[in-house]
Amino acid sequence: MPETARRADRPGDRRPDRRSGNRYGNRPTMKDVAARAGVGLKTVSRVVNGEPGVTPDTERRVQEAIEALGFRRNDSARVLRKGRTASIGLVLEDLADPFYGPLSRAVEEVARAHGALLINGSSAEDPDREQELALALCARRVDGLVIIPAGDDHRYLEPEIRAGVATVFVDRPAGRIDADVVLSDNFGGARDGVAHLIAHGHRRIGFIGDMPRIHTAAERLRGYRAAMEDAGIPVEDAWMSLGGTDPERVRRAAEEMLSGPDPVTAVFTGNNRVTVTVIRVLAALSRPVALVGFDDLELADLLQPGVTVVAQDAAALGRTAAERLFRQLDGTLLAPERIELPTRLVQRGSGEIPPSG
Amino acid sequence: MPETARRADRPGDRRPDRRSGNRYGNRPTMKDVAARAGVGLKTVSRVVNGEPGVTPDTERRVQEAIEALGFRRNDSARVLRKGRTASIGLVLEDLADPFYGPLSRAVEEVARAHGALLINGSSAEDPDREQELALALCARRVDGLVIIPAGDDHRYLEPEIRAGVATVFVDRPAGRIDADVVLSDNFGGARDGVAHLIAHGHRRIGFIGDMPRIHTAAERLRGYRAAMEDAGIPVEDAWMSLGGTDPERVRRAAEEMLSGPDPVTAVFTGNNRVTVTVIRVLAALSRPVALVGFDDLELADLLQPGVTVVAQDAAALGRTAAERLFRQLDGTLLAPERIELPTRLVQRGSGEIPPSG
DNA sequence: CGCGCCGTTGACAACGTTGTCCAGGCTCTA
DNA sequence: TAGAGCCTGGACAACGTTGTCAACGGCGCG
Repeated sequence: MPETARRADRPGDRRPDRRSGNRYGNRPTMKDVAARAGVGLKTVSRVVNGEPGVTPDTERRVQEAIEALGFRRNDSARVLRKGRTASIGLVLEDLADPFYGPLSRAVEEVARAHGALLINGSSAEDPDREQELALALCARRVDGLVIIPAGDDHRYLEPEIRAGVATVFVDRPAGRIDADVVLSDNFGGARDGVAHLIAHGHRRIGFIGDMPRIHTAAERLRGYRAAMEDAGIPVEDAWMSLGGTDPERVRRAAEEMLSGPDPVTAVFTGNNRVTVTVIRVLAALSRPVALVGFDDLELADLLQPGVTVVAQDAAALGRTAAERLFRQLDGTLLAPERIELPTRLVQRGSGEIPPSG
Repeated sequence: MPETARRADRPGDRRPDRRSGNRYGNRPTMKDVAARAGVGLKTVSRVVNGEPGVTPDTERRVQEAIEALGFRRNDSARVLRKGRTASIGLVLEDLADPFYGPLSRAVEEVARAHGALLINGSSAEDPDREQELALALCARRVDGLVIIPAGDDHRYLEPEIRAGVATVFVDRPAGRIDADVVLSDNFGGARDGVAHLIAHGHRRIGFIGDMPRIHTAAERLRGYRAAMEDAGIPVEDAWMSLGGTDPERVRRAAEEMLSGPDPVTAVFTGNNRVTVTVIRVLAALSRPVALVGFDDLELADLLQPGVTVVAQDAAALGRTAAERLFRQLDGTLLAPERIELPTRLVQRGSGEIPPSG
């Protein structure tokens, strides 16, 4: 009974819940490897971690035992002992949103360069779920958090940050705490986009965006207003829709501002989802209406006309945030900062259509 | 220097590796909470885990102490004790690929329903990196793995599977081990797509796909060949390009098969990235060429003409795989199985163009 | 030849939690 | 009022790893 004894000789272990589900009992541990190799526990640890001070011969014996048993170090125990987990958490709004794909990928890339794994979850734009997720990640003792916030009060993170969890907010600022933030220049981008329409002769310009409680949406609205004011154009309430991205809602809003006696001649859309819906509405229209959208779209250049957009660099947002996070962990970083990345106006046709009215 | 103090006030800090980075030494533990509340350690544990057998009064005292200290349970220790981590790993090819967004989202959704977190990483289509990632996840003792394989030999997972790590492969089958697999009907989908072109009168049909070492690519190629053979059309080598998704390469391939004395009159593209590039090539062409692509695209219906595609349901793939994984963990599941999900032909115009030659 | 040093190795405690088990005080019943 | 049983609470070991420290043997040097 060489290794079957391994489990049999445990004392009174009446209802071993933890064993159920594991067909072959538990995994081998360093102790098992040590026994098999005829060495001490610590020697196995040294071999596994590539620490110096082990004879080539001993090392070989240990390696063989590891191989034979299929041993794999238990990182949970390691973390418990060492304090660092070499993993970071990413809380975002929706993994399936094409805007967040490149962003998470960039975060992952940086994490990988620092030897860390990425744990992520979607908040679905729900503040409670954001908090639940962020705290669950803290309970796992991630070394740091990258958060695309859904809520606007992050005081719940204060104990965590004090305890040393590096924290960076992306895309939207933190609420009621002082923390690193990486943003796009939402205000400036929107202002430039709207100014572009004005420069092409438009005065009656609609704005369809997300709910202003979302920071990016509010900033873009502010940019719209600023551009209009700079041009001395009074904005009419009927030109603005701020009710979220639900396609049906957006469709109605667009149709309304495009009908009536005095329709808008151009539309500025506040994010990619709104843009997609509005493109559909405009495609069904007989007269040409100018369009500039915030966020780029994959096939925007192939549509007729191509869609002019204010593009933000999602990958750069993620990369910048993650790099900042690791600088916090290095101790290289001092005060929290707010970093704003520029946007880029990409002219493709739809934004250069003159007023038709 | 208000915030520089943030790091400065660390006490005698000789070489306590694990403490560095944490401003207040370590976090409070249950022991600290117990001391502050004037109760035993286990009582705190009971409160934290909502176990019965604690007086409301005691519970309140403990809760206050938890609040005051900002205590958060250390899940690493918990995992060490309990054996299950309530987290699953997802190894995919590229988080930024729009195909994998909905897939990971679906996996996450199912994980969440089972109270588990998702850890994920991209293999970048590199078998070594896939293995490295999968094993790192196993070292963290994830309860299960969902893998979109890059390599074709997964024997390295055998010890892990024996040790009880639930494993499901998605999108592509496992290599050299017997495991659960969830796939799209790549062969049938491609065959139907090509048959659709044939039904519209085409005989000279090009195929541009990814490298055949990738299972999905090989299957789609097989579908193309089958449809052609069913129709009694001999396939010419010049009609096929199997060299990967690099845009420049795809562009050249498309241009070649569309020029010459006997050009193809229709193209079947093997995945979304190829499709996008080919759309660009066709848009620059004067004569109409039919196109059917594998994988749907976000704005496919708005292009002129709309792009006919063989759509697969990425979310369903992810959901099915994750559900199967949790059934493995329940112990409900017995033998590994291969599940194939149907694809759907979406007619939008480009696939219904008749031959122009 | 003896001393000290170095390189190798292992024993042991600790990380923070949970499962087991027992103690003490209470209520309930005969 | 005594005994049985229940409820609450705490002491202790264990999970698998790593840091500390000490022991051991061999070697060089005085």
